[in-house]
Amino acid sequence: MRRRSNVAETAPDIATLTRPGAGPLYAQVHAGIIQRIVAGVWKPGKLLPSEGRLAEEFGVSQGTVRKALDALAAENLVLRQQGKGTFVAAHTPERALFHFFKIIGDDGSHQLPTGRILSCARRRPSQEETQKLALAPGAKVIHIQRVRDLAGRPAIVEKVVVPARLFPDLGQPSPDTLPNTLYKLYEEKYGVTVAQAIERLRAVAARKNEAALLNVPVGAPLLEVERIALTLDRTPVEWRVSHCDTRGHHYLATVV
Amino acid sequence: MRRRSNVAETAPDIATLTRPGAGPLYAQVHAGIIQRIVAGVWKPGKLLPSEGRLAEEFGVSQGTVRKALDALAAENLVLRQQGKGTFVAAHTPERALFHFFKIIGDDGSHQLPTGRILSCARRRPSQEETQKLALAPGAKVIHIQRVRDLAGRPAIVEKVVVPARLFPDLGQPSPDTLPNTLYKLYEEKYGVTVAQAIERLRAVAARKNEAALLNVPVGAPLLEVERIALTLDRTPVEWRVSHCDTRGHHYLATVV
DNA sequence: GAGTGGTCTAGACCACGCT
DNA sequence: GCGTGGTCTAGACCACTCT
Repeated sequence: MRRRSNVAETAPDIATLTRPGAGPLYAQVHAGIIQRIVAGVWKPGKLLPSEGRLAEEFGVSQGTVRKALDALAAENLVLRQQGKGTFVAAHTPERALFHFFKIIGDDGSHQLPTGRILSCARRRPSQEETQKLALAPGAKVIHIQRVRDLAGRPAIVEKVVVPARLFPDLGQPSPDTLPNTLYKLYEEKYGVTVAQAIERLRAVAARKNEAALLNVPVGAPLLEVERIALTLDRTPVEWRVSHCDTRGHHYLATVV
Repeated sequence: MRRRSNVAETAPDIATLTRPGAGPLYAQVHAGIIQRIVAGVWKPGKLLPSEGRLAEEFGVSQGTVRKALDALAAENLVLRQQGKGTFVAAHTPERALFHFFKIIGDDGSHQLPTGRILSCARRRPSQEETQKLALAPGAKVIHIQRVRDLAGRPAIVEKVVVPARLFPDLGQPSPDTLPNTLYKLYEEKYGVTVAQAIERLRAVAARKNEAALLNVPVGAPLLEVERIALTLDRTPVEWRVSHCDTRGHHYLATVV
């Protein structure tokens, strides 16, 4: 991986999962670490090799590894702890609450909603689902519907669609076995890590079934949150559309 | 600012706007640069001294200055350009469009809305305004109402409230002189730089005046975006509540 | 005390923008 | 050709965690 004449030639390249010559070394190390996580070499929650060992593996200096790890930490893909080491980020309930669930109480309180599954079925995707999830022709999807409570009241109606190929027996034997935080399940049972999501927000009028489930009048304003969840390598793995009753709650975003 | 025995003692501390001993050196340099921007030593759009000169000024190594500047660049407070230098971030139309305006067309198109001022008045703040803007007792505010068009159609009704102290003659002599991008005006005319904003989103029903202005029925769902804009030193300087017709548009957020 | 990440320095060379 | 930021290295010491 060495290119510059900056340094005496010592060890040959060992770690060649990454294509050499593709941009700065730290970027190659960054990509290489992600590749190894994707490949399952290092699993969520587990300790990475130390900076020094990674530097040896990649054939770069410790400072270059540090720059790559700092970037990964800024993206919430690894967690660095002085004195302990660097861990691959895992989907804990805390992460679900503070990173992936942006609806909080008007008093600022965070709370993870409890959930009730309405249905869970395997079926053919609609055209829209095929496009949103970049599905291959003939691929099937699993479709989950649930209602989630906030402050003890039904507040969110949610539709979750995932490719059946990645989650073969999701919701089996019974939909009631589905946990509240799906991403932890995706990660632990199916080895699929959700690393990022894109959300599109709109205000819509409650339709009949949403109104009934949320106990609001038909036509009441609901916050629609459409989310596409992406893996470490940016593959879409979940399409989720939530309709939220925002009386007493709101979606919090920060702009810089 | 030197503390470690790591290096030979050379120059005494010159730059003492920052309190010494407050955390890592790079954090002190980071804070020191922000302080100088706030103080008007370096103005938006202007070139900062080079890394080497800053290192001399602060009495640290170039690497430490680099770490501070990289952090500032990540926060969009400075702009780094290889071969040219480091510039203080300024509110260009592009920044307004891509950083501070998160509503885009359903086809992904960005466009800055045009605006029409409905009213601009100086008055006493409500209790809510006093709290949101952290106003001193007796302070006055300036209140602006406007309608903004997207795709040639009125789509956003907006209320903007700012402390009158900071913007003494805002909207004078005529409200029609107010530009479309207020933050550029705040920055250039009043020396107030908006660096960050916190937005809270809800779905609400259109009230009579909003419905009339947006040409929708009373009760139609609107996306309410409540924003508090903060300066470089985190002082709230603007409270803005927008009501958006999200047919054809949506609010885009990224979750990591 | 050993091992880890966190901070800081010093110096090299590269890539870019300008004149 | 010069000055700028961008990359990379090497090595020092500090702070923290665990045994």
